[in-house]
Amino acid sequence: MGTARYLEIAETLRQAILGGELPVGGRLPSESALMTRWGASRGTVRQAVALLGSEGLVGSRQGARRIVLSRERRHSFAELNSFAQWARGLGLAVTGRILARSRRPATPEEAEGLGVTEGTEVLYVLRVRNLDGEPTMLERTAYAAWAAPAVEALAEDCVSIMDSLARDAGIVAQYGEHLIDAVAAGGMDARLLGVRRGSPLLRQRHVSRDQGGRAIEWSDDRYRPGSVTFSTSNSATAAPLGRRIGDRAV
Amino acid sequence: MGTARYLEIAETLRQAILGGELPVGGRLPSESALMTRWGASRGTVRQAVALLGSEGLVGSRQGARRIVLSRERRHSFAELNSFAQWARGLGLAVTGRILARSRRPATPEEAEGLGVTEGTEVLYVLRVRNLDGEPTMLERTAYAAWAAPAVEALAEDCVSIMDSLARDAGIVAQYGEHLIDAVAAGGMDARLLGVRRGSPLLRQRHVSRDQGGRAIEWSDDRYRPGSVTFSTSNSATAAPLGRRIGDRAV
DNA sequence: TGCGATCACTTGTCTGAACAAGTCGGCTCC
DNA sequence: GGAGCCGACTTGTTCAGACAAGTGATCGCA
Repeated sequence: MGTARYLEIAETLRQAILGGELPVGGRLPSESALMTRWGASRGTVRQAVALLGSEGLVGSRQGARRIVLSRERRHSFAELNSFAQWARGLGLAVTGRILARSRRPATPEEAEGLGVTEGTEVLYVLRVRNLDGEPTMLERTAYAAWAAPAVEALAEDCVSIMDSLARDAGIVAQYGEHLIDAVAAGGMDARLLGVRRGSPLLRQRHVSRDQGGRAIEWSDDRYRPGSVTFSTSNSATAAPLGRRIGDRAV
Repeated sequence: MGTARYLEIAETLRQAILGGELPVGGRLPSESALMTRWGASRGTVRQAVALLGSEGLVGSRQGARRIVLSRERRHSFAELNSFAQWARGLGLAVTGRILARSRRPATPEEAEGLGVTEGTEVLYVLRVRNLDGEPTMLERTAYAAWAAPAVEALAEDCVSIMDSLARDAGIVAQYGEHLIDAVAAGGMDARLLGVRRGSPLLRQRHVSRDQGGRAIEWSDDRYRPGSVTFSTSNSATAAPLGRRIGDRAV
């Protein structure tokens, strides 16, 4: 209906791959076969398979048929930026508890992430997130001043802040940048996540931006060891992930 | 030259963004402006800006001009799969030392990563990699049997195995899948990287595949804390990164 | 002055066509 | 039986045109 043609084609192929009808290592139907089957032009078909390529599901080389690379589910953007949406997509129960919520001046790191001058007032929120009842992630978020009132208006037991902001305040995250590394659990981390001090934690620092590119939030999320793994695929023409040295941008 | 038109256009725009001529938050030239300037059709121009979009440099919404999201360098595929190529691109000195190299049956994890049955013979290589002289990464790699002879033919002090394989044996990595998490340094990890036992290490497990989708190698790389950070960008239409729970595929 | 409607501009989607370049299987020839 | 060639098939790149849909600034009206 409202969905674009190429998205329909892509979704059908995606389901065929995920469902195993198109086995990993096997070949995708040729473009002309898909054109016939869908009554679409070649451009539209290519748009569909290009999407699957960017998701890491299929690969291609000139002259040879496309091959299925993986049947791993890649999550949508919203699910990467929102822990709750991701977990819900997997059928896991998410709960959370806000431990602190206050306005205070931005730390140097928060200021840099949000792109504001140091000391600008931000709304700081500290939350523990549970997966199926078990503490899994510790989230320290700084919301930009312009978004703060909308966040403060939300209920304390709000499961997904980003969800609620989109629904109630029309603040929609559209772009994100992420930094991933490992850190040792500090005293507070250890206590709140129920692990020993010094345990390795997977840390994801990220900034979310709205459609205009304005920073909404800067967040430092720490995952309990063994609980969550990040996954990605790449191909010679698409490298979604880079490395950094220390904290220097490269 | 030999390069495609849309790649030329994309490279010019990329340089303008990286060089700061197109500031972050600013607007990209419209498609019609680019068509005029390059004498190209709209399809070609759109192919160029779509590439920048997939790199996280620009974002777009229907009706409004594209905006510059970031001036961060994203590395090419080869640099993500090859530590040496990545470091060289940054002007860092890479050295390495092979600590062990032997044929032995695949462990269950290696077998799964390579897609072979457990116990199949693989070539196991343990290496320490130094960045500017400092031990930074510990690499445990299992090469598939069909690629093993080519690896064994390489010199012991070979800086980049993947580079040499491509040049000498025609084995070129084309696709990759990566899992990223945090682990505590074991006794061997600690000794070889010069950190305390239990220090948090950033772990990247990955499999590299050739153009036909055959697995070349399965590797478990561990980075010293504070040395390297992974970075990625996403937008509403492109999510290059997913999460996993534990080791279950989701 | 404030507010809504209009309109030019911009991006999203789709079509149909053409040529280039690479792959793969089958065929012939030795 | 094996090596090499060839041709059908497939993907990569580019072009020109069309309509839909959303944005943003201007203009006019109250």
